[in-house]
Amino acid sequence: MVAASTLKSKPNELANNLKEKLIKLDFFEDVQSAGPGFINIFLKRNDFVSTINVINKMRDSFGKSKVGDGKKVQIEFVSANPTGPLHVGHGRGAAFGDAIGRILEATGSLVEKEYYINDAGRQIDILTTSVLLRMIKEDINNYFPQNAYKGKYIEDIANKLKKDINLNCDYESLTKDMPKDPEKEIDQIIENIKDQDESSWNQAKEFSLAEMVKSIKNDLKTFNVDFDHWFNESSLGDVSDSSSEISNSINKLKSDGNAYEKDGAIWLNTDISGDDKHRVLIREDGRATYFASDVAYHKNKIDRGFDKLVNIWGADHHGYIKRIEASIETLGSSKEKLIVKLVQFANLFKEGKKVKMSTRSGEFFTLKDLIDDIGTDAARFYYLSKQADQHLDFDIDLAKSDSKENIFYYIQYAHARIVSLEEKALKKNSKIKTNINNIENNSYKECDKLIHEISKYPDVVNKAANALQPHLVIYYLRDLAQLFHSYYNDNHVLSETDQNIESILACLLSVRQVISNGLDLLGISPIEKM
RNA sequence: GCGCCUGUAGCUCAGCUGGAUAGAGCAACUGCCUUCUAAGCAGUGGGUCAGGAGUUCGAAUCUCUUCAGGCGCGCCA
Repeated sequence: MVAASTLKSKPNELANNLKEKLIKLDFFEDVQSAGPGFINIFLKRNDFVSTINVINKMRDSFGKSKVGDGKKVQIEFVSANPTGPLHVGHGRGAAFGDAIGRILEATGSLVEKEYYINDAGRQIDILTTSVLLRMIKEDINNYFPQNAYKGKYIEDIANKLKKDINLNCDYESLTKDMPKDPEKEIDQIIENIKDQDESSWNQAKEFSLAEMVKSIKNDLKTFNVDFDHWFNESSLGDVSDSSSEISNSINKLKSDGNAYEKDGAIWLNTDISGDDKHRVLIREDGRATYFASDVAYHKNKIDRGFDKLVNIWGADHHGYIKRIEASIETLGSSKEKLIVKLVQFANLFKEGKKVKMSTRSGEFFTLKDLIDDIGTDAARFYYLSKQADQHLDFDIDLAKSDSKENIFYYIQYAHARIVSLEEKALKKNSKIKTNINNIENNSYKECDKLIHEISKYPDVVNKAANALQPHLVIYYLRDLAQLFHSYYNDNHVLSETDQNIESILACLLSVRQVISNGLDLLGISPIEKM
């Protein structure tokens, strides 16, 4: 059909001509032209069925490939500020990044998963302040600075810290004569504590940060997400240190003429990426912006020699892409190396109602809450069930329900049924093996649809890798499970002859293998018994 | 105002590097458990693929445009 216009011929005439030639080849059973110019090729039954043997021999490696060509790919994801527990929004990024990592690895890339810890800057100061204030003030209902964190986790850290330090300040003196602006208020309190008891401040800061990172690591571990590398923003150093990485990046940009001084600040010229305006790297008051750290961080990543950098960001950061691309280009690399995947927010629904997220008050549904409620595997599954750059309505009740609507269990059920069938077959006759005995047998031909479907699997994995879309695997597994359940209902395997059972089992075990392999790409364990 | 994402069956969503009669689940209706797990299966009804224009042999898919919804546009992070 593609050739039709260049050959100035009608697609279906071309198809007919081609068909006559193809049919003469002896490795095809039959060739038919159809519709507006399609050519349907029928494989010889022997070759078609032999897919099963391939799968049962390859096992875990069926579907894996080397198309990634050993390219070094770094995936940076989650990277949530260590100022509070991971919430359900982070969960989506975590599930997505981890699945992308698994899929790229399966297709032959060398993957490194990294978490960027924002352990420098004002956010951590606010965390420290919140902990210290909480430590010296029991009752936070009457008055507590608006911008301080108030969650239970702050109280927990404060209680632990109490054993080690004795803050040499009192609450009233720290918070008297406060500016009305909540931003300025919290900054003032930070200054006050530093002035009054610097050593406690430093100790509290280190401790609070360590506690938060520990809790984040724990949550991610529970969520079956492993990072290869944790990168501290603080390791990039400070602009006050002229030999730090952050200073080096900025100096290079300046000496190349890509950064300049204006209104007392240092700006990056971002014209190259078509960004709206130039961006500030160093503020008027001499402090670096968050962006400056990010520029140095991306330079660091590039210097580490990755072929591809995949950044997984919340969709609200999309306006940030162009300025990072500009920094990569102006630092002498290619923005083509950077792939930013945006993850839209997930709305949680429970009992038909949207679960409210109130970060300010500290009352929110955390990732840990979700895992405790529905389990790691179901949570990962539903996070991945929709394209990442689209809004996700996450229905908690559905994820727990025992109906067909719950695709997670629908797929797992297929897997469990096959496991159980194999057990029963072996109980019936312990000598049962998996051999393809008679492929022309009618009861065996019922398996054809299944064989056809599992033979598509490697292609699905490649597509998911190219598009960075794990959800393709989910929809494929659902279709495969559906075909299996249908087969299972229509055919009573164990009443067949032993010889037929061996053949059928060979097919069904390869179906089981594909389900298991597919789930593995998503970081989900198959269920053996339900 | 500018940028990004989205609009497909009553509902939740697949399909989008153009290709055969647009698919699945739920909901509605009808059947299937003395036999391997009914968390299952089979069937019926349900569509101007938001509207319009264009490119093409061919458009849900590409381009333009209108409408509707979400998000982002700091010397915040």
